[in-house]
Amino acid sequence: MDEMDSPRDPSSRFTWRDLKALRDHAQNSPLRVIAHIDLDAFYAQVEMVRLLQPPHLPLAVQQWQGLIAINYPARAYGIQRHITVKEALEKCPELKLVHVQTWREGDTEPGDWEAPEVGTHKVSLDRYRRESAKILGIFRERCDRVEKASIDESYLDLSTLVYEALLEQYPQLRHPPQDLNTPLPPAPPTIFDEENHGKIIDINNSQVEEELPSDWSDLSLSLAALHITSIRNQIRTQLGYDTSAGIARNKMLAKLCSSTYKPNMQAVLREGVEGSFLGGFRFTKIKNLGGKLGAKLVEIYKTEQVSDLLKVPIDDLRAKLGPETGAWLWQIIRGIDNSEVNIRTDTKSMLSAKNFRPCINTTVSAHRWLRVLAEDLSSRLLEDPAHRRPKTLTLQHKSGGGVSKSKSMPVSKGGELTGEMIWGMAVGLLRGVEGEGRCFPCALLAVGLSGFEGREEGVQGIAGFLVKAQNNVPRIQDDQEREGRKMEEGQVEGRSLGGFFKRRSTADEEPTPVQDAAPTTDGPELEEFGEKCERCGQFFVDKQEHDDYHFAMDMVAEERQQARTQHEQSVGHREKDREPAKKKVKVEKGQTRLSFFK
DNA sequence: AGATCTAGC
DNA sequence: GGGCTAGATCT
Repeated sequence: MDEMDSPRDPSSRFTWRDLKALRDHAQNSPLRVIAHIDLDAFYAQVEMVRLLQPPHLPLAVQQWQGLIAINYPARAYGIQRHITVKEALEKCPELKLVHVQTWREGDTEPGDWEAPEVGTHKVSLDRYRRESAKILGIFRERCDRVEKASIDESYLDLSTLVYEALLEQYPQLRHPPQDLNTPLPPAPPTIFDEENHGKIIDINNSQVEEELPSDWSDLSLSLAALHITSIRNQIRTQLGYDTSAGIARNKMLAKLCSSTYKPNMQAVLREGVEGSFLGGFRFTKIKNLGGKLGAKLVEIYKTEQVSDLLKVPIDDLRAKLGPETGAWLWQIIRGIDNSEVNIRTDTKSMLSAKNFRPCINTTVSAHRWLRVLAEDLSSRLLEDPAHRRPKTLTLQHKSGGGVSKSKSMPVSKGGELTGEMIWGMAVGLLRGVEGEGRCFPCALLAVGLSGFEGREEGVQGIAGFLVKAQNNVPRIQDDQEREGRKMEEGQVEGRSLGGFFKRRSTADEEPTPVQDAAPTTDGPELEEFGEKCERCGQFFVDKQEHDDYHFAMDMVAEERQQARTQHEQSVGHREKDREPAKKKVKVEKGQTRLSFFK
């Protein structure tokens, strides 16, 4: 067994406090349950369903002469991402090829052109965005904490749902003791079976179909797995799409799990085997380590294996990568990832882009293409379910030599943002580019809209803003990284980095800023007729609601303090920045929460 | 806030 | 590689 993984003591691993943390989907809850769901070869599946292609037939989605999605039957012929259409047909003559939709100048909607020309058409991914939105709709229906990670991937935080299911099935959990540090009662046995739960990743990565020495972590994972099975079945029957999913204690592990048994399968990572599971991976498979940061690590430590990095002391990592990145890495390779599921299913920006091969050379031609991009954006804007309006419009330009420039401007308030208006702004920004240097030959033009707000904005409210400080971790440091950041020296691992692997949380643990924000007066609990708050002396009935009240008050206080500091520093800062505090708190309070003590 | 960069699908 | 999306960082 890997040294990271400690044996279980089934009798007392989790406390009532851990159960409460589960209810609150607290980031450091040892029972937290996160799922990552991924659509298998998404674009290919969309075309298979649309064209009623039998699932066993090889199909690929084509964009110009390249392939952007290949279904699993086609992969069996050795067809991969990077190869050309010609090469693919050599490997599999019966391969069904579907070109993505394209726009032509003057079109009011993208069309299905079998052989569009790169010189006159522009790709449209609308069809996949629309299907993606339907899938997100189902996720939202079945879970209130969904993060859209990309067009074909989402994270679901199932913690609160699992908590509710646990209470439903095990009524003894409804009666917490005075002291929340008391261990939970022994957990009934969990039986995993592949049919209902998917593959179980256990010690040695073996699949288990027998009774396990189980505890509440198994039970919570098992309930989550059942729910994910059901959600995936709904996607299958209502929309026709296969998915893969991973269920684990955090986002990083869930994502690694979801890809281990693709396609059309889900995997559950049992608690306590994270170390041996992760040790077998190349760290370049871990999110944020697939790019330059990962390459830098390979260069420094001459290895790609997670298991090798586990031997490196934290101080060494921090010295070589910077204090924050080093500490983050130390945790992440040990399976510790407290990053939260950001509740977001709407996009925050949209971009319409066109690469020119060969380059375009005239202003007239650039203007005509900008018109196409503008119409694309305005039609996508119309489909926005919340009819949101962007704050900023950006023009991106790349010269034939490969030099990129971007210009942006605020979008004025008002009525509908038409294609013509977008076009007008883009043309104006292009003039700006022309003013600063030659703009032709031009290799790329793109128009982007960003700064969308509404719906989800504020649902997360203050909580999200608080979390930020501790979550922006990985970053590649420049050689000339300044000295000025010594504040966080020695601070990060000061609080228990090992908390995740502790068998239970202890009272003396330094709380993270997040937990800090929600005051937990865990004193004497319960009883039907209210009780006195130690903090303010008021009587309350609903403890959560009262906690929220304090939370809100604390936030307002903090907000005021911040505003004061800001005011001292810079003179002309806007008064209204303080205003949203109240609003956000209101929304936060308005969220439905299950009472723990009822 | 605008510009640029990193990372991912 | 092309067409995206999100987020961080520097100014």
